[in-house]
Amino acid sequence: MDPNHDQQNQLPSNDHHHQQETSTKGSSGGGGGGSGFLCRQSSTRWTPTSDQIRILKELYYNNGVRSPSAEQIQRISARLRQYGKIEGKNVFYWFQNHKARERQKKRFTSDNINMQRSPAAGAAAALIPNVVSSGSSSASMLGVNGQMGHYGYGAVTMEKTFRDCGSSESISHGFGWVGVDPYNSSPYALFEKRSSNIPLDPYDQ
Amino acid sequence: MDPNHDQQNQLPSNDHHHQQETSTKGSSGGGGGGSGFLCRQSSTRWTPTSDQIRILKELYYNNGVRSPSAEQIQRISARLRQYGKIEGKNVFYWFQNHKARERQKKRFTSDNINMQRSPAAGAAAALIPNVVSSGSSSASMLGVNGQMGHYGYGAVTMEKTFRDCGSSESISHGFGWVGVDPYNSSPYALFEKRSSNIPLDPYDQ
DNA sequence: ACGATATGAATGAATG
DNA sequence: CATTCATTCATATCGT
Repeated sequence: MDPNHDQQNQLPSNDHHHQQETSTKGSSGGGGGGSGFLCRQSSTRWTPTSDQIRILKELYYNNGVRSPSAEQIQRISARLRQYGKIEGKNVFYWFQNHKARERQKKRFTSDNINMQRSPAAGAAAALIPNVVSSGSSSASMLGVNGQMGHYGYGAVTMEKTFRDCGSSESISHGFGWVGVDPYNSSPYALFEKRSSNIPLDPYDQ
Repeated sequence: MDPNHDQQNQLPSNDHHHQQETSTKGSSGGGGGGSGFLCRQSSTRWTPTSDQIRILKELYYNNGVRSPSAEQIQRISARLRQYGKIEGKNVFYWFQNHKARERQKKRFTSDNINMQRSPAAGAAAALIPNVVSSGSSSASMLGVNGQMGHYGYGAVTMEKTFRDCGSSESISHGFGWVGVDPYNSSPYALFEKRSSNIPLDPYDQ
């Protein structure tokens, strides 16, 4: 029967996914200490709960969030943490994957014809000019907002090696970087810090 | 032989991932005159026909196609459609799986120190990189595609998953085996705690 | 009818 | 952002 052993904390619901993690190390990823036993099979892989997925999709489709910024990722993960263990990178990857797969599926399904502005996503694709003020995000963008869809290729896509910069520059809003890319504000910067408790988005379904 | 009756019918391919649950096997929909028990597995899961499989393997082994690009997938699926219902994703998954399983199988077949082919492996798949340099079809990929000996695994030989049981931060991957690029740009790693001047708030979980 | 195996599908994680 | 790898689930198929 339903070997449903979710360590997260959410009812089984109709989740038809694989949720396993017998880990006894429930202590939140700490992993490190805790049990002195063999630490094998910790599932390593984040297994989103139904609620988490639901919210993520909410954000994706209803709010048009596709590539959340570091700050957004933090907030999102913080909020999702209510429903189970989750880290910032999980949120990051989730959006990346979701977007990529959606695109990809479309790609080898009906690519030929040039795609117009066909949302096809089946949801609202709000394209709001976005408020750049990331610092004082506050309650500006809530509601719908989202990352504007900058579809249209042509993106420079350069980012590659820049690891050994060493020039500790404020990641905060490194807009003054080089000026090459507008929205290249650190693709994946530090979304694992989770410093202060930023007021989560008010909207709560 | 060929237990294939005549599947591949054009049923409302309500593919849509996810399955299980209220199996749609109900068939009906004209299943053959009503009472017929003949309800075909009209649903979930594409069941390739012999011809389709043959061609796929052809491409795989003879042409060295392992990870067809979107365009190739389209062409392939279009070609295979002659032999039965098929969608782009089916082709995509087929190659993904085939490659993955072959590698997986290979990992166990020749792991250890024994480098010799053991026929006893059972269903060991042929691993002969026969490069036929298909000269057919325009295509642009042929020619190259060789298997290029990238078989360098095995060495480590982990029995199952030896995921590190350390903290889920930092390291992460970084296997010690040589060969790969010394530099790796992990999305979060490195950045994760890039405490340049930020408050730095290490692991909390 | 099961149990085992083969394989399609899905997705988290990672790399380039 | 595109591609790829690894894992895991679900189911089809076959064997006993």
